[in-house]
Amino acid sequence: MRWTQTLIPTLRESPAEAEILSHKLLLRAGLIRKLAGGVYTFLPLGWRSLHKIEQIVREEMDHAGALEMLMPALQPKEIWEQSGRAETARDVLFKVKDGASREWFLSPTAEEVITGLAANEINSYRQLPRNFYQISVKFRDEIRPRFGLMRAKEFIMKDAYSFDTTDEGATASYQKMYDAYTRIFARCGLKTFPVEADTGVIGGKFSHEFMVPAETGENEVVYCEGCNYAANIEKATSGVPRTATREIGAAIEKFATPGVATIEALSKEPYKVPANRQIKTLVYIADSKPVIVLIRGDDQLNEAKLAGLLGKVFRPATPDEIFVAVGAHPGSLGGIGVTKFSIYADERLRGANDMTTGANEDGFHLRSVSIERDIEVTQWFDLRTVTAGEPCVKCGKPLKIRRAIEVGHVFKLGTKYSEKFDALYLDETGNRKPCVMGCYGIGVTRTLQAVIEQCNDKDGIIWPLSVAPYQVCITPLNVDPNHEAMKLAEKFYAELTAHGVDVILDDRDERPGVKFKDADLVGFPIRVALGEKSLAKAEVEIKPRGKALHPVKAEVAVKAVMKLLEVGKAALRPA
RNA sequence: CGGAGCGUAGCUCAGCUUGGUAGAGCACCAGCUUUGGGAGCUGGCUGUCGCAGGUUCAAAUCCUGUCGCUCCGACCA
Repeated sequence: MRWTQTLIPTLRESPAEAEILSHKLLLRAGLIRKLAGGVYTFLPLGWRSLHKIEQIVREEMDHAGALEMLMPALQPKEIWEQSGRAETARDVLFKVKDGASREWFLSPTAEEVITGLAANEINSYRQLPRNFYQISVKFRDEIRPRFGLMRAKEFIMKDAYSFDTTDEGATASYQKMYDAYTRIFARCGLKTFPVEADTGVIGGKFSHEFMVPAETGENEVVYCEGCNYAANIEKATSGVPRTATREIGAAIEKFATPGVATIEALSKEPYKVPANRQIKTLVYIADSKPVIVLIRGDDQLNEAKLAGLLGKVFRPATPDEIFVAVGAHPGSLGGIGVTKFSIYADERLRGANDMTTGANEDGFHLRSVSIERDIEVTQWFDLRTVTAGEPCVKCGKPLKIRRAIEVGHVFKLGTKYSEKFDALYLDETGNRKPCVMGCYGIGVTRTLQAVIEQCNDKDGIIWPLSVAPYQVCITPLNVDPNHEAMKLAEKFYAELTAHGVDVILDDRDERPGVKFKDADLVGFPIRVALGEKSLAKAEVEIKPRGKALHPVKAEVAVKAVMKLLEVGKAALRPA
């Protein structure tokens, strides 16, 4: 491609709409433009990189035995009602009406479509296992689109769905996808690491997210450097000890605490009750009923874990609702004497005694509380949020926490959807059984931005060879067709193109500084510069992006570039 | 949806407090000069000052409403 024949609208300054580096670079390098919040046009250069990522995904999915297909973006409301997700996914669904007032949803994923298809087309164990995938535009009515392609209303996702006869088969399918994902991200030049993920309301045992470490990521990941433990903070647990048991002493004692409404206030003079000797009492509304949640005073509730208990639809109770439920306002709440509502307590409180908690009477607390003696706990559960420095559950070393971008998620679904859609098969003995499913997603457009977030320097993007819009940029410093530099540039351009290299010829009549700055900004992996100075020595300059420039004799330049490409490709080959 | 901020040229922004015929730099077009890291000079093009209503002789500027964008929280590939 010739630079003057395409559209690469580079920007000298960052548009105000972009906050994080990768978003700025997407705009400055002329890869994308915004149409509306969370909705982007991919310009020729952005589209080329995106297409290369898609192709890597496609090759590895095919290699893993998955079957590419394409499902509709426009989906009838009824199938979402059948799965129950018309309600549970209500907030993210884009809804449209046709001329006959029939309601449709724009696909955010495709479990309903694929499971319905499997119900019709798969009848026998002989047809299993199968794994179907597509790479397509998805729609989610994100409450807050963010950071360019990171969280968009419209984005490209690869989604795959496996069908197996048995749980073991499903685990094997899951493992294949896990391995494929590892290869995909490695080939994209991305450093990712898998973490255990929250399975949420869907349930099931296995779920991993593939994370790209980045300060701008929206996820927090707990990890251990001593072993391989790594988990999303929504799921992570630690080996933190339970609350120390003390000598069982006095019976419960009520004492006045006028104006004290926080853990912190109670820990100070004149009460001096340490936070780890307090029981924090929270009230949520789930299914229109109050539920009480108890965690230790120095811990934070993890709402994702609570969702595993209460289902997806719950919210904190308002102060008025709390007063009606237990007879006190926040700050004086406790679980003692509560029998009408479920009480969920964090495991860390199990066996704790000599604790202090609210008296359910404004301005009063209770001390010498023994939780198992004095509170009717409905269920014990892991509800607290892990903090850095706690011992690893596996090896005991101190845990660390870092932020990360989620680019892929593999999920063992079980039979949730196959039962709802009657995706049944006949086994060898003639029995009808539900298929055991898995689902697997990769955010393709997000992956593109994650690569940029990870691969850049002060001058711009540093594309991994595999996903660069063009692998080589030829930069003649004089573009007069009769000038030696341009003649040689044309020759290299023709030869490299003939070798199957993606090459762009910067044939703009611009000053050298402009061309160099643009090539660095866009981030082509290899730049070949041809100017008077080096041509006088019959040399050209090869400069791998982000590395040192080295001159080579003009007659071996093409060979040298091909060698660099070989080495670069080998480095991206997965183990 | 709750909290915060911002909407003026393709991009970055000034002007608004104190109302009086819309500006700069970059980009773009023409010409001259220049030619190894975002050149210089001369001339030129570019705007419903987000939109609607109000106050006023007069509104980018003051008031009200509304829409959009960005950031923090809940959601997630």
